[in-house]
Amino acid sequence: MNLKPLDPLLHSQLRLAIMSILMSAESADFVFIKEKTESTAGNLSVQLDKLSQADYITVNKSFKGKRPNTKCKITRKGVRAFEDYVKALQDYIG
Amino acid sequence: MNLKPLDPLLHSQLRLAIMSILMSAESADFVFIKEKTESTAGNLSVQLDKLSQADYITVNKSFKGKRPNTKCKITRKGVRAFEDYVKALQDYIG
DNA sequence: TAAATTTGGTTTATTTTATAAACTTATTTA
DNA sequence: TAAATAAGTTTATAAAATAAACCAAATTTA
Repeated sequence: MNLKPLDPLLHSQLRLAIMSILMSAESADFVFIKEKTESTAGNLSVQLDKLSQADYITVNKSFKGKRPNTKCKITRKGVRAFEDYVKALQDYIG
Repeated sequence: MNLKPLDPLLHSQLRLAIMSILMSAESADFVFIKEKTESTAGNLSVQLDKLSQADYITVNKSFKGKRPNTKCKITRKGVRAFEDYVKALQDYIG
């Protein structure tokens, strides 16, 4: 029952929501995630950066037609981290 | 599957650990919680205050023999909040 | 028995995070 | 062609977490 530390990168509402979406969507773009999470663009931009700097996700910027498009995908490392986080959390929430 | 906001008072590692202990222990004192959570006294003191100010727990200061003793107990409101938090979280980690 | 140490905390200061506001660049639309 | 919108980023601010410093009483040690 020993409580292990919770990965601080995942223990944040918005980042957890992002990861949750990417766990079940295989890929999602900025606008989609923004709408699903009801976050502001600024906050989302910052949190995506943190996740990608930790290699939990990849972020690919391109153009879709004439507009910029930011496509996010979870990495294997991200999947593992998410699963570990969930396991650790179970001990807290029974 | 819509992601609901997570109670910020509970979405904190230490406060969640405290609540987790109090959910299954009916009452626990400062020193016990400090050891179980491996937190510093200062941090614990602050977080217990926040939980008690929200009426999630009650904090009773007395003397046990000659030494001060701080006994914590979860309230009905705290139990409900914890359960709601867990339910909301399921949608994230489902 | 006086000084040092430990116990059980609280208060205040610092660091880290999260969030919001302001800004940028390109694209439509009126 | 001026104003509005889209898709973001950067910077500033607010809030949180954490650590460091402190305090009073009790206990231990020299």
